Amino acid sequence: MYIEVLIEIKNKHVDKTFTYMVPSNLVMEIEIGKRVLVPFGHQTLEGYITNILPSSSIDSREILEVIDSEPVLTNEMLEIGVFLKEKTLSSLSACYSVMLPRALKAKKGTEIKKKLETYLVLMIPLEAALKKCKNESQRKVLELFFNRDKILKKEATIISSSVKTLIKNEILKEVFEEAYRYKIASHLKGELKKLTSLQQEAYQKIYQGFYKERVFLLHGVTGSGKTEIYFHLIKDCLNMGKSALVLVPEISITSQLVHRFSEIFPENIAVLHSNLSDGEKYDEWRKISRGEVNIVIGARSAIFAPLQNIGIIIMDEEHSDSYKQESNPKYHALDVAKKRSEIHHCPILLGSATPTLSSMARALKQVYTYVPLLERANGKVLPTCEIVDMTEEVAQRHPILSRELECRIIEKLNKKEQVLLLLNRRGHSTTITCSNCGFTYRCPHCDISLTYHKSSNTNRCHYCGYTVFKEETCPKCKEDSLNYYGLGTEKLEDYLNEIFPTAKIVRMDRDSTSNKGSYEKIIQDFSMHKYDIMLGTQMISKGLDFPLVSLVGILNADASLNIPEFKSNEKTFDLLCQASGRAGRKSTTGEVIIQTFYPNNFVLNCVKNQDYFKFYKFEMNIRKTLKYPPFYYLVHLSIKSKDYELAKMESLKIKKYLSSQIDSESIILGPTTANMFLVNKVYHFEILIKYRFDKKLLKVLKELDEQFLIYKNVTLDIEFEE
DNA sequence: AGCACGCCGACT
DNA sequence: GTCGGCGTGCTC
Repeated sequence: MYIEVLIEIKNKHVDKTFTYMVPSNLVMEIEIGKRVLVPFGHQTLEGYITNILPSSSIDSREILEVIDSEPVLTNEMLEIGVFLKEKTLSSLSACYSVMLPRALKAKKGTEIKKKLETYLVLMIPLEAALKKCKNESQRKVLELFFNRDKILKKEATIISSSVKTLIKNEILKEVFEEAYRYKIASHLKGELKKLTSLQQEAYQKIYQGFYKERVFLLHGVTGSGKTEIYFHLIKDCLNMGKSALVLVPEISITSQLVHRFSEIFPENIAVLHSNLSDGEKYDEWRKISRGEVNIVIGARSAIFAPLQNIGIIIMDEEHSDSYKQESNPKYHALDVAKKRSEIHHCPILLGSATPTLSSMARALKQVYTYVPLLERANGKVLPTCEIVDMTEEVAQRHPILSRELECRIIEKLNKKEQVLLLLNRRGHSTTITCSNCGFTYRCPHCDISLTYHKSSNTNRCHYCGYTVFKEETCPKCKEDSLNYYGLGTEKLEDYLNEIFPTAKIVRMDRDSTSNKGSYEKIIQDFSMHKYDIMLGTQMISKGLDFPLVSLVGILNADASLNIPEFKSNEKTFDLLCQASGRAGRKSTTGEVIIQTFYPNNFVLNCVKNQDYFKFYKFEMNIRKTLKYPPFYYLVHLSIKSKDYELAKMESLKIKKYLSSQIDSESIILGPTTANMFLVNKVYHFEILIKYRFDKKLLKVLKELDEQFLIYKNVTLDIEFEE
């Protein structure tokens, strides 16, 4: 017997199967999707069995070992792997690798094992055992067995010497069973709430789509109770004997949502997200794989959960960019969801308050089914929103907090309510310049100026992490005239402490949450009102539910508008709407204040009026004129090299080649220097292709990709966007 | 990915 | 003369 094996090396050079011979003693264990240990060149490596062959003409070596007792890749996953490879142009082995928990990947040093729990069981009937034992503490151990046939050994540790004797006398014996590490902390029991009539209507619409491969777009404003609808649909799924796959953005999955799910569906849930340890993830994965749970809730990669018989796939906060993986394979969870929905004949439910333009366009074209839910469930009105012109404020010497925002904060503090302040920039000062000689601190590896971080007293590069200690004098002219301009979260924190000395203030950004668990701690402390004001980067804008927050301030709304990217308007609209949604979740009416230097900006005014469709129409017009998605598909080619000239030359060559090969209707832009032109001493060039229908394109890109495997000093990265 | 093979420069 | 730099190529 021969098998084809895909070696677990993510490099594209080895992205093909190799044929091995199976020694007769291992033949019985062979199954497609299991991992095997094979000799490969001078090393021993792991690989996946992808095919079984009765004979082979290739001179092959023997496999050494079959690793798994059950396949780790189901037929469905094998199929999805091939699909992903085509879709993302990455290696097949990288595609399979992204689907499995780390514990199942080739071990480097630390092996992640299954946890075993030790139980004690009786070897003779309980009555007989009690008769045999006169010793008081031994009897105590035996009494633990009333109404139970096994107990955890841990339970009997206080009397461990007696346990030892009982084992020695062959009355008890130890058995080892696999245990799962992760436990959801909540013990509360929750009930399904009755749906409001509006929710009921939305629910009915989606309910009718069961068993169909249909995509539903649930457009629900913040506080409209999308989650309740999810619960009801999941319940239906379970009643039909099917399972449900729920995806949420990485950030919102922590505690709050998981608890709500576990209250309603105890026992049935597996959770997959980055806060779990590798061991815990492995355990959750095994629960799913064995069919012990029928609800999976997790972040992006949970879309690969080996769940059987899926009845619905839900993607909450559909617009979130955390559904796109930034490293290879650069997949979008929605693409995988669509593939799985085809396989399982089940619907996909996309939920969002601010759907992506692509999704909304599809919904309006009836490619998706549009399900509106545009009122808040508790009858609460949406927060009021005000735009403040900062030009005026700067003139009045209020460059950080406008007078308006400052007044409102004081007002809320007096009323013992909470305030959220959004500032999308880490650090203390964003530019450090010498007023004597004009020197500016820049990163020696990247094309960017350094940001001053007061807490560590360093100047840091936000691209590559380059760090130097702060200097007192200018390194160029040695004068003591360094000035620190620009506003970051650290400086804002200092400023707030200064003007609101009695308020308790907490900062949340990547720097203040780098320790494990610190993010959760800040959230928890804030929701227990241990702080009055929370300030932070976009981290604080997503999915959090703080009943006491009645004011949200957005300090530099312009920053995200000015990012040179075609999605900057859409991203700004999302960010600001999400942030606004944090205001007035419960009892009080929420207020939002947006500070900007462009008070007439169209996007900001759409946010102010909470008018999604006005924004949608406006932005769709721009996209149409400028030929961007959803009217055109995009391909980004990025050409990177440490050698500037080489990167430039190759970029030009690629452009020439593309122009000659692909459809003349498609548009090729560039090569230009990329947004982040120089990162870590590597130069980046970019070519952008806009296309609608291009039969030749994929083939041409594949060829290019293969050609660039040979090059050593230049790399080509291809990324699709729609 | 790793590891050998192979072809050039700086040494005991 | 040899040691070792890492560019190139192969692994069923």
